[in-house]
Amino acid sequence: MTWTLTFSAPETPRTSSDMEKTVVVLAGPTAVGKTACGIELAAHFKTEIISADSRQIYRETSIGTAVPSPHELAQVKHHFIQVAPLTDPYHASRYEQEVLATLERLFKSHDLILLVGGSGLYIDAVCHGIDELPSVDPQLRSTLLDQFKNEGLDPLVARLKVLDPVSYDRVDLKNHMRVLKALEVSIQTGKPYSTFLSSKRKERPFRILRIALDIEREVLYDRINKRVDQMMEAGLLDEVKELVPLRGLTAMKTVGYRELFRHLDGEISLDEAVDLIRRNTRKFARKQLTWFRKENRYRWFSPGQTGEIISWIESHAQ
RNA sequence: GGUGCCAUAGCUCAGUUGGUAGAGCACAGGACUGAAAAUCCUGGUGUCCCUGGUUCAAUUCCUGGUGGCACCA
Repeated sequence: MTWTLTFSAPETPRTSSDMEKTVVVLAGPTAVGKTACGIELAAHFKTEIISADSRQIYRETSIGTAVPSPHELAQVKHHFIQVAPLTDPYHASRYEQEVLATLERLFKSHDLILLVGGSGLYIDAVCHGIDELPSVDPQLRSTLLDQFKNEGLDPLVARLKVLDPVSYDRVDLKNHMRVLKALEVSIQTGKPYSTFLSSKRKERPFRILRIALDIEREVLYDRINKRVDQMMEAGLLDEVKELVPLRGLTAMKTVGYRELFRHLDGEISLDEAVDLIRRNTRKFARKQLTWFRKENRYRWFSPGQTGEIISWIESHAQ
């Protein structure tokens, strides 16, 4: 135990600022139990939690995004929960910058901070950065989007080949979002999109420990199904009704909202919508697991292993 | 009870002029640089209901069952 060292050497007190700072990432698929585990860890390490969830960050949604309960939020200080309005869309780069600023502030009083959530891209943006890109005129994007809808992807791909041959070779040309992104930046700036990308990972002034939670698939799906039922009982349909005026926003493509919008349109029954929410949540969980499995960067635990997780953190964060 | 139709993947169904089969969804895996709970790619997982018959060969044709649906009594 290294903790005793700190206390047994009073003549050379180590202040917080001497210690190496550590960010402990706690990731995992939706409904696996990250929130509860994170709170236990935060209580043990007497620290705070930065949420790494691209949807809990929005203010107007709570039931469908499964934000921590008021009781949970009262136990441990959480950051980046319900801080931005839906009309002010968030993105990974902004998240990176704001979290880094928050970390700098929190490290003045803590040696270890928890980053808890399931948004892989947001986590990686904090851990090794995401390139800064020039902002694009929304008008340009919608023009390109219209062209995509009317003429398909081929003309856009052809244009990309001319404007940015490097991206043409690298980008997934079947994925319209990737093509549109590369194209809109290239058009907007007059410089190829690829010139804005560096493949370098940014160095961070803190240590990063990555932990991911997983459980048996069947158990996970069971938890997902039950949570969807709980959301419906908690009034998800009413929450969605309130958000109808904002349904065009990207953030409203979230699982749980888009299915209920379809139901409100009369397109599908409520039962069908709820069934679709369960199915799409399962799919989402699988996709998250794919992200976290990548490159073996995570140390995996099951959500009940709090004691083992604490020991592992202590032995690696010294 | 009679007549007709149906029975193929976990589900809904297509198909095989007789040579053991394929779509969507589900499920599984992967990608991911300012929409990331988004978007995109890959993979069929099977006593073709059972039993006899015809045939070199039957999931396919025929007989008889069983189950379901519809109509008539």
